Amino acid sequence: MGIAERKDRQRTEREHHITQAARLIAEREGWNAVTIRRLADEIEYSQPVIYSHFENRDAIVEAVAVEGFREFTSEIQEVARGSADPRKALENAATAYLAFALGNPALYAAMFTLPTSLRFADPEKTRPELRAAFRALAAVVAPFCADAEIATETFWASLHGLAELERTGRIRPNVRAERLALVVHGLLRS
Amino acid sequence: MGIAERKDRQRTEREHHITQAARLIAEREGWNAVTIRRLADEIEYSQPVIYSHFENRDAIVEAVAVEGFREFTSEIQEVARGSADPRKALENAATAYLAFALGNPALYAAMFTLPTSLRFADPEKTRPELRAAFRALAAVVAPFCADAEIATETFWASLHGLAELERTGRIRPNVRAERLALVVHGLLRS
DNA sequence: GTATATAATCTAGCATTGCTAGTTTATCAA
DNA sequence: TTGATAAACTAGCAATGCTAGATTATATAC
Repeated sequence: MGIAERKDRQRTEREHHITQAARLIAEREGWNAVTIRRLADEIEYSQPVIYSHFENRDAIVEAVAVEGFREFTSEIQEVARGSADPRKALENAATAYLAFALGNPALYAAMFTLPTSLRFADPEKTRPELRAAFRALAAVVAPFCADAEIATETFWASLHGLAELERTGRIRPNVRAERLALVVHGLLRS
Repeated sequence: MGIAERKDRQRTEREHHITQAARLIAEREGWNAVTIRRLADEIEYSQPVIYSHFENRDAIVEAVAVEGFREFTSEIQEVARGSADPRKALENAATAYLAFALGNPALYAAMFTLPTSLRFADPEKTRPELRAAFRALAAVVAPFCADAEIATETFWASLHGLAELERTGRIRPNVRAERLALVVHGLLRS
């Protein structure tokens, strides 16, 4: 009897449906437009059904964020693999980071700026998707630095800052490449 | 007849009272606790009075942010003035930046992470307080770089990223100085 | 001093939000 | 077919940003 299995499958699909709707609406109209009522409408169920999948609204943002970390990781890995040498890998990863952040602003917001309970620093409680993302960045940074962890944290922070300040219109969009060059160059000499 | 002057003065005081209450509550309980009703209670007036001072809630956040930029500017200027040489000035400014951001998280959030209409990149519409803050940072960066504007944007972004990632528990707090050293060192060699 | 116009303020309420208690409907095993 | 369990829904609460309309205080004209 595959009844239980079918139910499980349908539940999983519905959960996916919720996060996809959330992500789509967020990317099109901003996270403020992602209300529980709106999501319920979208999946054609009543509001309490949403709460049978997620404890609260933040948990939905968090689910989208985790998906974002997965996609981010494979993009960085792919870019690194396709680069001729470690130096190019670092440059391309930096460029790809900004493209990812500014190309999927709502997804990136879920990952980094919206309040969630996602953490990195604690090795115990950090979700594997987040650790994998960190490792993907560390892989391109490591060849150039003695202490790869500190350098990766710094590299990540610089890219995050560039993405945030550019997204909010605080630095000029047309010299992005020059700023990236500065960050990459600075890291090379350490 | 100083009646109009007295009224003006009282209005200004009340406006200041509102922003101070907002800042205090935000710093103690987070920006979510800063509601219009709460502020009205605090200043002992009814809610619509708040709206006679600020168009909406965001405008209150913005007013706090502008105050933050003023304080930020003078802190950076002071640190720079008190440094023995340009190199030290750069290092101390970087350290002071993080201290400011993490020492006044709600203020910093108003300045950088909460949604406001404050912009930098547009030279026309940028408020003077924001330009002054940028200039204060540019002053410590300029001695080391050909293109000071790009270098300042990059420096600022790196510091902002470090502050944000540390604030949200995504990088380790106990190696802050090492990361700062990397950022400063990287900038020196450009 | 009193009446009147204006400015200042308040009361009351709307619409939207996240979330939930309590009820109804569908599903499955006996 | 029946009874128990699971699934879903209706309805509503409390909090929020914000505002229309009534009310009170204030200043000017007589």
